[in-house]
Amino acid sequence: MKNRIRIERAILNITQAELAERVQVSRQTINAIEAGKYSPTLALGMKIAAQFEKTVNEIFELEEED
Amino acid sequence: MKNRIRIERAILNITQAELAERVQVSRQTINAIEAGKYSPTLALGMKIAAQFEKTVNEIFELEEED
DNA sequence: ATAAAATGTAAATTAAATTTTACATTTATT
DNA sequence: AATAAATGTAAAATTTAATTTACATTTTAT
Repeated sequence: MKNRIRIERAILNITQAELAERVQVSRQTINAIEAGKYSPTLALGMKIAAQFEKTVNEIFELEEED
Repeated sequence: MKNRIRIERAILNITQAELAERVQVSRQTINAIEAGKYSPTLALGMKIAAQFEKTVNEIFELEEED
């Protein structure tokens, strides 16, 4: 699962910790998702996309292994 | 988490079992997600939306409790 | 160059998604 | 009306997401 979280965070100029707080998860969870370590739940993915005022499909992209 | 899976299945005229097979999960998983019992992983949500040739945000909608 | 902030990571635990098996109920077909 | 197909559901087991704590490394600010 590829994603544009790092880029969108840079645009908003917020840290992983700040994003984590906004979507109510731990900083490590944001770090892991941003690094593509696993697929978040759909609810979390939608909340993250909403923070960036983008759709899920604009932020996340499926890969073969998913 | 609300969703339009039932409607989109009707449009495609496919069963829960058929959808399950297409996205490689069990029929019970599709049944539970369609009934809104829990939030699927983002990867699964994206695969389901892709089957209907729609974006995730067109198929799923966040609710307060999510 | 130093200190502070941010990010990366890892192990152990908890919470939640998904599978499997199995059966009951509802809906469609003949 | 009878049969088959589809859907609903439930418990137990497994897998995966997410938390917590803790520390190491990298980046940014002074």
